[in-house]
Amino acid sequence: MFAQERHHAIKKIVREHRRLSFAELQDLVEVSPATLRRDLTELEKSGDILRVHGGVLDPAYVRSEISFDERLLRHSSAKKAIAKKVNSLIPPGSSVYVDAGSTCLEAGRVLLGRNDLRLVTHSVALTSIALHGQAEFLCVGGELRRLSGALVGGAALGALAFLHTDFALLGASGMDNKECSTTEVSEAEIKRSILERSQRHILLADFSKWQQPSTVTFAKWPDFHDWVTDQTPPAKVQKFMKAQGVTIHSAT
Amino acid sequence: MFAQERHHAIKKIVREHRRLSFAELQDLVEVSPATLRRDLTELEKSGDILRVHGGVLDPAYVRSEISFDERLLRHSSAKKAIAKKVNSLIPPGSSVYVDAGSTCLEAGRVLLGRNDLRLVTHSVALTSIALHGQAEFLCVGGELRRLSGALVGGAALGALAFLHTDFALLGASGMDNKECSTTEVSEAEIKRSILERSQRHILLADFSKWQQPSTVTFAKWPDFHDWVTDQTPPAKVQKFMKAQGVTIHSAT
DNA sequence: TGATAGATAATCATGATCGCTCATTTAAGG
DNA sequence: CCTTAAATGAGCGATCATGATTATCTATCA
Repeated sequence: MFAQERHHAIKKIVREHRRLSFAELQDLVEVSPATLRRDLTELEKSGDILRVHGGVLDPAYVRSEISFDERLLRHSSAKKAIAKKVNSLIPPGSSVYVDAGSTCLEAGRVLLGRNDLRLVTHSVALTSIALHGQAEFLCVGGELRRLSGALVGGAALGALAFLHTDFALLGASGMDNKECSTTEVSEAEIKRSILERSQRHILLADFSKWQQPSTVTFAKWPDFHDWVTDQTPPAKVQKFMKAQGVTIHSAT
Repeated sequence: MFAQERHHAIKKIVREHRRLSFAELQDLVEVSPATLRRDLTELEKSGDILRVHGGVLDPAYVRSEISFDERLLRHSSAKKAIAKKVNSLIPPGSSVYVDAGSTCLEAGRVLLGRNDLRLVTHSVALTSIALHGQAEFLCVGGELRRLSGALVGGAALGALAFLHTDFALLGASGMDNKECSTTEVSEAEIKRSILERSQRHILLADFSKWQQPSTVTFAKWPDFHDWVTDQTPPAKVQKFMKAQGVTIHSAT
């Protein structure tokens, strides 16, 4: 049996069994443990299977079980730094739209502690946290998109049409030297609508997303006034942003 | 069972039970106490569960419910029974409006497990839980009222104006032989609007609220088609409800 | 406040699993 | 027939997961 055949066979077996111990898998694929391990590391790298200590899981199955990742509530240091920086950019008395997504959530968390702001969001996670915050708070309704924990769709867009804020804090799943992008059409629609209905547009994104464009474009660079990032970008990028009219704020 | 599977299972169990003693959890996850504790410390670190001396809590609940231990735990068995009864009244394919409040939250929690329903609410707590549910889900936006964890105000009423559901599940803080009442004007406005925009009106309230009228009236008895309660009311009350056209469903 | 039972954390031993390295086999091409 | 490169299998030390044991801590009640 050739390597490719084996890979195929393993994928199929894992899909069918949903979970197998290493020994079980070895019984089905007659090959030495060493080779099987090698195969598994490859298949894991390509995302076809999910390895755990002692066995293998079907990733599709695991994902369906955890629709929305509560790791969203985890705060990385980069996100915390960005959040702190953003906070210093928002003057008292402002109204601020906070996008869904983990980076914006962290920023929202900080802003919620102030009592001189008015926040608006369509993020379920932020609304949850807002119960214990100080700021005035408005949640835009919509259909629940479980994958991102956001309220989206026509209802959300309709509600946005009546709103207006001083600041918009937007996240992005990827950026390159052309534009900012996200994973989903409905998310992109909301982002565009937010941009239309706010004065100053601030992008919140750690630098690791640079040159990692995502599926759907929601804005060109000149659409933004500011970009808050975790680390200072290279001189080349800085120059580019200056030309586009974007002010860079590095959080470090 | 692999470690990750266990983590997964534990998360799910905690979400479903909201609170468990260590022993209860150990019965459900068959593993030595030492390993279970290790799992719990990990899950706590990632924010998936909340540990307390002697047991485990669902953090989503603690965050969302106001005065968690007091209100939620006191009548929890009554609320669970009511929720179960309500579930049996809702046929597949229905759209259901779920009011804010702890009794309705419990009912919403049960309904969320079904994949043949469309739910609508203005409750932050329910929306939070909905991230892990099955049903289609729409959240009505509005200003956050922290005391009750509800989204209220003009924005909410405006959004409601475009909606229509088959069922309305409403809670009440108090009832007497005249009417049903709640604590706050903005809540009452929403409730009235929900009544206008749904077909069949079901009141969810344990019997302890009988003869305990609250501040703001939001409905007279004939406005309701059904009343789901935890214990069978006295014959006198039953007769009264029959005269008003309200069907009583006792959960016991 | 202090005692006590139960709960928790820390430590250790054990067995299983993992990834690395190296020798061997296999296949392809000159 | 030989060379070379890729794939494979075996061995080995390192790592990880687990359960038992012990010590520490915490809530509760007197």
